[in-house]
Amino acid sequence: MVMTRELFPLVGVDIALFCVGDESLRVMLVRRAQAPHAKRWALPGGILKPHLDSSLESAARRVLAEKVSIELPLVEEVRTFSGPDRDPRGWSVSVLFYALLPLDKTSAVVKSKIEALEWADALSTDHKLAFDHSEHLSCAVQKLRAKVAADVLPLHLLPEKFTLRQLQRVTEIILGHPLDKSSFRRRLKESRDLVELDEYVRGPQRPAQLFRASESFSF
Amino acid sequence: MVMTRELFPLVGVDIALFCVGDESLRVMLVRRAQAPHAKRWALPGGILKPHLDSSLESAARRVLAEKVSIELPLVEEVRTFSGPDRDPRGWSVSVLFYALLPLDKTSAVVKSKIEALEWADALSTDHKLAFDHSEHLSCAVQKLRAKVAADVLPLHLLPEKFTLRQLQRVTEIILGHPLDKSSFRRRLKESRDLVELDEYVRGPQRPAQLFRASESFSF
DNA sequence: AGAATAGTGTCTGTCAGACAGTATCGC
DNA sequence: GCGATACTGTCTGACAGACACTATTCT
Repeated sequence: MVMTRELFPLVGVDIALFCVGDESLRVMLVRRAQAPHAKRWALPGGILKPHLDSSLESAARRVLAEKVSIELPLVEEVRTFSGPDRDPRGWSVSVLFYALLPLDKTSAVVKSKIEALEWADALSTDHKLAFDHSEHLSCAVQKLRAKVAADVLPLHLLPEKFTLRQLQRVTEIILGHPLDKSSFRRRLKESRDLVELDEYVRGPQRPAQLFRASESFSF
Repeated sequence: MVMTRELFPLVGVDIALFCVGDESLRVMLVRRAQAPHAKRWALPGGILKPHLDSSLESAARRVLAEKVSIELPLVEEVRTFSGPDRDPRGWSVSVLFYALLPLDKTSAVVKSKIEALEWADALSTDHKLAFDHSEHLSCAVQKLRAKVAADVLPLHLLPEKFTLRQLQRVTEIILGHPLDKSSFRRRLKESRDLVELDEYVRGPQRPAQLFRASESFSF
């Protein structure tokens, strides 16, 4: 069925799925199989299906379920993009979400045979993505950074148990600049978002104490 | 034309238009003339018209133009609300915006004969608005407060020239708590969002210096 | 002992709230 | 002068960065 967009806009969702790997912030890109913009890299996304979705966020989760086999802890709206020209099919609305994939769940990524997939450096600025997805990406990064800087911690990007050093590294990678160890620990100990565990990781040096997010924590 | 919402959701915008008056933060409410929810109070809103609107924000500005005869300096997205049940007409998406009406422009409000209009106290919690607009309103207030607290100033709610005392009152009204005069002035003088003028308002006491927003200011 | 990383203590500058004090108007 | 409001100066406590220091493991 073909329908002009004169009465109803196309409504879809796009997702910036972040993870941290290889000492950098990474975002999932997919190579589009179909027109429009076939063969170009884009953020994963899809059209809203009213008979399947109970909200835009659940549409985003449905789209993500095709890429990642676990339920993601955090899927949050960034903003909308809209207009008659951003999609060649006509007047369209895209609601952008971001989501976080914990470090130890990267094996949950579904390898598709029909679609190429890549974890691109989210902070490098020279992607030329399909549609207006380059702008989508920079908005999502900005929102993520604002959240992290506003003293909320990117715990969803870590495994359930982690050391303060790991948390600090992830925070530094997202913000793009180094943090002082002492002040970082001070803030964290006071924040009550963390619970100390009586467990330690052993390594070739002094063991590090493990922590987990407190029950009340919500990013 | 009647169409089920099985393929295309209804897409609309709603706006929380704020102003400050009578020592409180006020929001514009309209009494709905038509079903659904006829005769109930709601935020002003309307359906997206792809042939008229070049984006969701311009749809919001079009809706506002029916209520206020001036172009508003700030119209900004808050978030979306969506789902099959929030509007009895079927699956729908509402994109919420907020906008600010300067104090000295309240005369620009268009008095409609077919529609009742009210400036309600935005912080009182006992509105029972149509649809999910009560939740819309609290989200919009929260976003406005976050902006104002994050040291950005609600200059758009003031006339072009104003005294620091006026700015402080408006900020206090929005945040809901008093601020220290000295620290407030200190912040402001350093912020470079303000320009001092060589003008003073005379009254029954010491004259107060006038300020205006600097060119580079953007809320 | 030495290397390596975990974790602590302390100094210091910045900044915001509190609040008292000074300035300038009308009457 | 007095009341009222505009505006300033100073004290103080909270906090964050800098950085040196101690602690605990493995080899």
